[in-house]
Amino acid sequence: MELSKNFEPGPIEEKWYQHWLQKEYFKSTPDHREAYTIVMPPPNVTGVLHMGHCLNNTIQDVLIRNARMHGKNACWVPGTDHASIATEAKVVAMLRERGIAKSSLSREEFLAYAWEWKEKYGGIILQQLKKLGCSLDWDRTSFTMDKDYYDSVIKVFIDLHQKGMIYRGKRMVNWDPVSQTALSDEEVIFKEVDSKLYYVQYQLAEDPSKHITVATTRPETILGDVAICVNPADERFENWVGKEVIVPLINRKIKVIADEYVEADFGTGALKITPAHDKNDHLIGTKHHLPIIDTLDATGKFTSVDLMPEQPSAQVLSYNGMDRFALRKKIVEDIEAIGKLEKTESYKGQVGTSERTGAVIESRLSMQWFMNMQLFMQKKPQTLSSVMQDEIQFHPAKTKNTYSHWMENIKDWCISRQLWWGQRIPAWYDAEGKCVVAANEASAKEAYKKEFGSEIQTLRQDEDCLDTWFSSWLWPMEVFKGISQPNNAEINYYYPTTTLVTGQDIIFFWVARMIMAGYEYKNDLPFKDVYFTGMVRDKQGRKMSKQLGNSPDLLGLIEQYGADATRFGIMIAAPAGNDLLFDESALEQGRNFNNKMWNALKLIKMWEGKQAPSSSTDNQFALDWFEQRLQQVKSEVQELMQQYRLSEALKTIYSLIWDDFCSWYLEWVKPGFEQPIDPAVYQQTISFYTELLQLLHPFMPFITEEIYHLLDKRSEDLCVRQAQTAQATKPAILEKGLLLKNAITGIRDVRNRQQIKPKETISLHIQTAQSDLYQSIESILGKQINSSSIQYADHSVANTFTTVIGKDTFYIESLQPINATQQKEELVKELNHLKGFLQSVEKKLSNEKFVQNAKPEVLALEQKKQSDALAKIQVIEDSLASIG
RNA sequence: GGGAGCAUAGCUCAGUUGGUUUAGAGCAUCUGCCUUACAAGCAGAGGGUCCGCGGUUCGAACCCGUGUGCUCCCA
Repeated sequence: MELSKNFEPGPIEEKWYQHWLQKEYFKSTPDHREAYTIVMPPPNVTGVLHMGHCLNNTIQDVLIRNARMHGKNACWVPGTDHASIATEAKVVAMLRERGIAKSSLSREEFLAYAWEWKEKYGGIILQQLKKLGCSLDWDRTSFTMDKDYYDSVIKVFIDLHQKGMIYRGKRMVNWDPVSQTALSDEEVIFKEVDSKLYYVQYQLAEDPSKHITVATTRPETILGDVAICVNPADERFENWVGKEVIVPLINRKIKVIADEYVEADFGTGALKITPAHDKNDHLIGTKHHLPIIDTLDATGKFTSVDLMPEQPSAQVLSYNGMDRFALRKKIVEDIEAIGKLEKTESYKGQVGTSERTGAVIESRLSMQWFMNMQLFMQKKPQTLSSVMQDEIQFHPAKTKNTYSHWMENIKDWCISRQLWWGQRIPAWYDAEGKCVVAANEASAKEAYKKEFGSEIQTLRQDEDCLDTWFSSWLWPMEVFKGISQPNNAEINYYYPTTTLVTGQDIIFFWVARMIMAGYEYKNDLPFKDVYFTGMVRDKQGRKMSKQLGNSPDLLGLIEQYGADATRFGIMIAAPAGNDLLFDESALEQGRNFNNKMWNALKLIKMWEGKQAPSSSTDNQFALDWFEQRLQQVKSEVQELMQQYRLSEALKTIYSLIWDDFCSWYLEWVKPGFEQPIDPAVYQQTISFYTELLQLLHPFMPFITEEIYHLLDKRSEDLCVRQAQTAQATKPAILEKGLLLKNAITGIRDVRNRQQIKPKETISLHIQTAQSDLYQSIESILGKQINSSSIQYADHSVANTFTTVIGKDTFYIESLQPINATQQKEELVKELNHLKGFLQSVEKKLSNEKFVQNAKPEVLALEQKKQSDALAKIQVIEDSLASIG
């Protein structure tokens, strides 16, 4: 069989993925084994794969494949999220392009378009995950708007409403005037913007010659002013509190009030209070029983509806329908025209924007549905305590702080959204606005009768739908039908799931709420471990974004480097919870690693037809040593996997394959040119390589499966091959391996420094007290340093290069002329280093307090350091003396 | 304004309750090699005031305080 020069990933990936699917390796059904369950954080149904998904899903696949190879019943559930805001925004944009306005459509018509869109683009992302090699149980693919899922969300809403944890109320919400919906605090992004601070004068009602100046960034809300507030301790305004001032343009008389909320240092120390348009103003307004005057409509345009009782002037009425930003300009002009604008300053302020539409958020009073979080937390304190007491383990642990801080300051969750794409709120109203909550119209009518005592003919259902997170918080349960069919066999087997892998940015949106739902509906935690990934950033540490164009095309990368190399590149640089700085050179490293393994395969295949038994035991040490290294690394890797230190586990395997296996082991057992290999060594090498492939498989599934099958005839696939537990190691062999490596490296260093040509052989003389140790590794040593002979000496050898390794001295005989001065310099340098080291050790040992206080093993170690250093100094001094 | 986190080689990061040879790895760099598996490679090397200052301790990259810089979350 002819193997290509380099590894070619493309066709192999397709071949193996289809094979695994056909063998149903990814399929899971409950059985006697322990379940290892991961539910995939469902991506937006119309989303495309980006670097964040790549990181996230590669990690999950590594965990799932590792579990599958360790006797677990591995179940990884795929799915998508209907993502109400994002998807509806996309559909609205699509319709707009076709010249259709959402407002011209009925709810049913709009939803028909939305489903059409979902069928067309939904699930592309799941297909892309196959390219990455993700071993998902595709038969379990779920969608948060599947029939059962939808009904479960409604069921939960009704249930929580009955339990008194969901209520309806007028609240200050973050209003997005573009998508005309309320947003949760978490969906609002604060941005620093350059704005202006306008200094506006309010005349004193009783004496128009006096005025108070207010600094505001939002003059367009001035017509909604109901008070001026100052700090009670502010002496400047002592005489003003309780008096009336006049709001410019509208000439409304309002009171000056005092509240500690106002900071005397900011602006002029006087704050205008507009309860309809600012959260804090609303708080103060409520506290001081002030009226609320709303001057902006749902689209952010001026409306005089609330002003009508005051009979506004023609000027004020002319503002009607003006957009908030145009209005700001106009009002500033008009205030200036009446001489009430004192000055304007530029100001850097924070402004909230919508995560989805980018629009500047308005604080707005509106009727919304809320979940009472304080009440919930009183009922299910486990939501917090399970995390703090590590029943649910967060990785990295520092994320616990973030979690507890949020949970302890939890605010009510606004769960209604002014959207159509999503679960429609099961609330029904009569003409007067009286409300009942029920699953459908018929039961709503029944409920109405029960509650209000009269029959009703027509009820109108709430137009709004539920926050997306109000459906995804049920994800770990409802993918197993845990809500729609409680206590079915699957939910009881797979739940609690084992591990959740997700981004830190949705710890509150999603992780916290799944924990809540878990305790409420299953009385159990939803997962045992949470692995938080960081954000994927570019090389310069910038967030990846469409605007910056720094987000690489993932499928292009897979095409270019292969899925395995892509997985390698992202995993090698991804410590838990830290941001990942994506650098394409890591993928190159992954591709090079593929080639390295491919070439190791080629070497071993060359031996296939060239074998002859040998009586020589020259290779015995290489076999013994690599066996030990393998066992050692195997247990290290399992340890690291258990601690979720995946990138370190990969690094460890990488170095075992590249350095220990390829650079040391294969070179040690490689026969000379045209020489046959011993069949036992050949077989052992295949067995070693097989184990290495098995270790690496979770990280790089395609190439490992391919090489595994090329290496030998196999009756099973690597994908489901069960791992053997690591055996205890023999330290003596590992130590001897270290000695051998050090000797080889040390002598090669001398060859390099002395410019001894690679092809030129040398003669080696070893002066050592442990010559029997060297004899068993002599043939490997000789081969690796290209020596023609190795002898043992009990004294220095003239006309040689001298180097000291460990406690042994090596004399290297070659054709190169000897430079005694240079040799001396090098030895002296080494000697000085050792003497410095010895000094620091002796300083410790001569310290009485150290000797008294240090643990015995620490003391013994220091004493060993001392004697070792002394012995080595002696050896170097002898060598120096012999050079003369 | 409130809270959290981070700072170790040119870059990305390890460093497990303070003691493991006067700090480790990968990448990058430099030197020498087209050695019959691999130049996408091999062999070897150099490179650090562990952010500054102060403290605790026999002993600090690690603990405490403080300053500086960066990041994130919440107002």
